[in-house]
Amino acid sequence: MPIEAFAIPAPELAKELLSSVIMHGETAGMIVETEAYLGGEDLAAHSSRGLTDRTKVIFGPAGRAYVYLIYGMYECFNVVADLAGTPGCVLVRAVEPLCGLKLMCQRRKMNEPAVRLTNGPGKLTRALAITRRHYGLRLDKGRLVIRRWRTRPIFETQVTPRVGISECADWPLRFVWNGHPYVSRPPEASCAGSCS
DNA sequence: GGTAGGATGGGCT
DNA sequence: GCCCATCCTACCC
Repeated sequence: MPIEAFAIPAPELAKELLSSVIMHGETAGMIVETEAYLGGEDLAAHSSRGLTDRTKVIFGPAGRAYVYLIYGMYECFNVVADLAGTPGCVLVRAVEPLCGLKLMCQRRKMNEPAVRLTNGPGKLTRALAITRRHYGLRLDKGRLVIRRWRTRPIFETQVTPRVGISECADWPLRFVWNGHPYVSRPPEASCAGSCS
C-alpha cells in the first residue's frame, strides 16, 4: 500500500484497512476489525493528552506504526493516519491468520490453530511478533508491511462504538467485517449500523 | 454457558 | 500512586 494512501482521516483509513494484510516475516494476517482514534476532542485517544515521547508518532506523517504497551503485558498495534500535524491513528483489533500458522501458534503457546490465536489486539501482536521495536517504522515497505488485495474481497462493514474506553464511549468508530469469525467480540445488535 | 480477579510495567497527574 | 485502547485462569452455574 503506497504511503500516501494512509494520509486520510482515521475513520476512512480504518474502513480501508479491513481486508488488508499485515505481513511480518514468515507470518501474515488479514485485518477484520479496526478502531479509529482522532485528535483534539476524542478524549479516548492517547494523542488528546498532547505530544509526548510516546505519542509523537501519531502527530507525524501517515503510514507509520504506533505500538504501545498496555497493562504491562500486551502490545497494541496502530497505523498512523492523516497528514503530519493532524493526529489520528487506527488500532488493529483482530486479524485472520493467513501465513505462518505454526510459528504463530508457537508464539502464542498453542498446540493447534484456533480463533483465539489472533482475535484480539494483544493476541495478534504476539502472534505476528509486533513489538515496540517497530515504533515509528513505515508500513509501505520493509519487513513489516501492510498490503491490499489486487481485488478487494466483498464483505459488509459493521460500525459500532469502540471497545474498552470510557470517554467518547458512544462514538461510532469501530469497524468490523460483519460476521467474520476472528472478530474480537460480537457487536451489540442495538448499535449495529452497516454499509458496504 | 458465565464472571471475577490477577498479572505486570510504563505513562502521566 | 493510579490508570490503563488486555488476556487468561479459576471457579461457578
